[in-house]
Amino acid sequence: MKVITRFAPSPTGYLHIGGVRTALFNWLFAKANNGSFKLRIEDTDIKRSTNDAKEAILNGLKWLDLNWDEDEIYQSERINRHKEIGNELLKSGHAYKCYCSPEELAEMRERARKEKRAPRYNGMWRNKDEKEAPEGIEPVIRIKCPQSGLTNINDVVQGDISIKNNELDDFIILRSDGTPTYMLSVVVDDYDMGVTHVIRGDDHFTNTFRQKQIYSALNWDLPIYAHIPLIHGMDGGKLSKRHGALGVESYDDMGYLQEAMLNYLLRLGWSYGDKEIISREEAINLFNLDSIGKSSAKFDLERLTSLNAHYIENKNNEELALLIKNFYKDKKNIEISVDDLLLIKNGMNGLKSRARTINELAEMCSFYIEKAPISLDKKSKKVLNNENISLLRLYYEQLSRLDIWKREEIEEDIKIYCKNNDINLGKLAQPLRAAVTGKSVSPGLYELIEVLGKDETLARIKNINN
RNA sequence: GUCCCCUUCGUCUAUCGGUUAGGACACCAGGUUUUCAUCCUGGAAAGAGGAGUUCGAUUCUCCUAGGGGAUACCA
Repeated sequence: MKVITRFAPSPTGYLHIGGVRTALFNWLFAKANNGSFKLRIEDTDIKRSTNDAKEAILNGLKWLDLNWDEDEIYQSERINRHKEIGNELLKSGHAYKCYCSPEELAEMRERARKEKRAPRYNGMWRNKDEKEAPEGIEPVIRIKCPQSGLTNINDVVQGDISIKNNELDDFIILRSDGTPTYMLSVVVDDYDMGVTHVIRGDDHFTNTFRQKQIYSALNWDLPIYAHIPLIHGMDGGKLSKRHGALGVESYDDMGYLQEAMLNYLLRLGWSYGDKEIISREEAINLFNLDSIGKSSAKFDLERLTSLNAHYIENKNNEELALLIKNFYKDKKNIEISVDDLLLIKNGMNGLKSRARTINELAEMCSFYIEKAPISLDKKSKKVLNNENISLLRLYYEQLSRLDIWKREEIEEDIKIYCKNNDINLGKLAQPLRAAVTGKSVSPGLYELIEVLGKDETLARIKNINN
């Protein structure tokens, strides 16, 4: 049997990391089993669904390369099919018309609460004759649920769980305006799409007992369920704006790599022994439903950031340079020249071990883009006092005579100068760094001077002298 | 209220009855280094509480507490 999984978000808000992880698990499980991964947009709540949210979902998945097979399915386009099945259930006697008003229903719930029972619909129209129907009320269609016994779900993650059927009520499958409810739509869509494994957040777990009633009434086979625990904010509560509740695209915006995001999300709730760094390809080989934990996790930005630093350091210089180019173009409206990009690429080894995000990396290499005279930050200005400027002026003479512009020679040259003049290396290196980069922290000095080239380096030092 | 689920270092997690309870992030202390970072070494840090079952419980059972989810003519 071919494995078919799906991700079924509703476009009512941004795509947060909890949703992304659900998508990732579905995608991985499909890939791991040579199956297919489908996307279904559950846009039947017309009031709350927006096109922006839909775009955000699509873009988020694309950013992470969580590609879905075939075109995405829009649930709203399948309403007639849902209605058809709903009416079929009515005809076969598995469902019935209910003429209760919202007020009656509210009253019913209130009473149940007072009597410490589950607030459920009492099934009053289950056996009533339709002739008793009140005038002018369009009925809803409710499904008949078993009133005694147990309903059992064998969930791959949650285990074998049963609830008493008297906890269930005859829930609505078609509204009074004839439109289907979520409960009906998911079941019909999952069935029609041939979904074999439903992997979703465990906020859907209790719904599953209801959905099973529809499967039974239709005599359809149940898919395999895996309800994965939810992700919470660092405070243990709901994901808040501060951590994680942001749309996934904002992590792209903050300079996080998709590799890091995927690796981070994968390890939230799933593990493979002590393995922490897991690539997409490895994940496809290793992923399984059995190793998903049952307890919820908290979103930890520090951890994501550390993973990000790791993936930046291991990414090749060409690709990083391109990301930097895009960063300047998109965020600063600066077009980096081919020559400057080459400097950045050549200086990348010194840059990338220092950055935790692409944004940091981009900021860090700004001195490669500048031309003398360059701007100086506060700390470098402080370093460049009169005494240090005279020191640089003196050293300038020696450096300008250096012919072989390689880091080893540059290092040698600087060290010899310090030795001959009986000063500490740092005494010369710090002012030099300030003059050449305009910063007090930078990649290795010899490396960056080499990359910058003789002319530009000397020009920057000379400029400080002026 | 009712039903369901969860609970190992601050965080993510390993452990399939017997371990000095392991790893990673973060943190602290050293080392390498021209700065910063990387890197290396070391350190502190956990089984929610209480009963059982067992020769032996983090692991199995129950209770309590705490947390989460579900209880819509939302999805």
